[in-house]
Amino acid sequence: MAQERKIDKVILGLLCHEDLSGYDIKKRIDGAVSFFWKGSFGNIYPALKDLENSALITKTDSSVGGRERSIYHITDAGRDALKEWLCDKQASNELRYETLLKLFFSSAADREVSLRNIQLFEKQTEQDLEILKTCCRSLENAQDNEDHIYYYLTASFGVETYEAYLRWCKKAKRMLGAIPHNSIKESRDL
Amino acid sequence: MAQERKIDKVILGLLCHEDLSGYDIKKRIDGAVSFFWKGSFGNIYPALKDLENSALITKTDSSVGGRERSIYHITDAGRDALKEWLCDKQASNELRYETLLKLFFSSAADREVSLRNIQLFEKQTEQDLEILKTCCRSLENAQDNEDHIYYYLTASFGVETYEAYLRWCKKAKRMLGAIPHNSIKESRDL
DNA sequence: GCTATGATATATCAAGCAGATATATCAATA
DNA sequence: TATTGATATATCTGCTTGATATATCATAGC
Repeated sequence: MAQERKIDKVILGLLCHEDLSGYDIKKRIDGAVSFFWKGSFGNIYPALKDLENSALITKTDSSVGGRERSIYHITDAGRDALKEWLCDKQASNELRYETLLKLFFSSAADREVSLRNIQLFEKQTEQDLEILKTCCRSLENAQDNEDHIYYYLTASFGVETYEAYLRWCKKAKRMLGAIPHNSIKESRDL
Repeated sequence: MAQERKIDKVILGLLCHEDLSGYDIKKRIDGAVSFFWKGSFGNIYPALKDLENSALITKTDSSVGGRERSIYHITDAGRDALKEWLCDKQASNELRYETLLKLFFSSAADREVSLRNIQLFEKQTEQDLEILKTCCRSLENAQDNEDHIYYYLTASFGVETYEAYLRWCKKAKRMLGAIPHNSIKESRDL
């Protein structure tokens, strides 16, 4: 069956506020929503074509000189489709955490390997958390705007979970480091 | 380029402990690791063929009567491949949260819709958390086993993050419910 | 004994998606 | 002038999901 392409919704959601080109859309996705959703040219451009054919968006040529450029605009039908999706109770939430996958199977390697993997994850999380916190702070002061409340809550979700990741990292390092074990090697190639 | 199929690692990791059929592997994935990784027959069976061709696993026919059944067994080369992956510093961690996507674009609908979506997410999270907590408790008492430490830490990651989700849900409900707004409708069809 | 249901088991297909790559324009900078 | 990097669209490969198809077998109810 029609597998409900999610990128359609992302595009409609973004176009709801401003007209954008495919390239702009990619930039927006890489920015604001990248920590919980990804997008690629490989699905954005085909989706734009389909959405135009379905009359959920319209295309305007905005080429300058030899530089091609198409700007897309959402239609009333597009807004309706977005709203319908928002009201649909179904929502698929998926984690794909290779760090956890590795940890789960870590008995096949040395404990130092697991510790190093957790430390790498911790470091990355710390960096991402800083970005999200900055994002949150700048949105806290502008909550009279209806949109900003939702942006703030989204970023706040990230902060809350990333802080939980860091708490877990500490606990995991303590457990793997403290408990006596015989599988450890004298490797110094960390 | 060869896009490093992750299902290969899941299969090798599972076969590291016991010989399994493709169907068994699906069951294991649906169980222990389902909260952070998915698997489907559509990629398990092709992966088993490829892994066998690469001599990372071997196949043994275990059919009973007319019922086909192939049991797979990991080879030394397979264990090496698993270990190599564990030692590889790269790890891609991805969230795909439709709940957050909807929230981000929620200004296109009524505030009651957002509140209901958060409540649905909260309910689902509460259920999943209970399962993970049970899982954690049963692993806490068996940490002399090297494997169990990793299983415990994995489940513990889930508990820590799901609890963070619930904290966020409360905060989000408070913000969306408390702040005065004019877009609310008198709809009673919740 | 017969039938329906559900678990076991393997396999295939369509569609969604990520990541890489290709091509071309243009602005800034060295 | 040449190079780099941003803008812009498009395509391709391969991984992944979800659905579907087919068949066997065990169990439970009638």
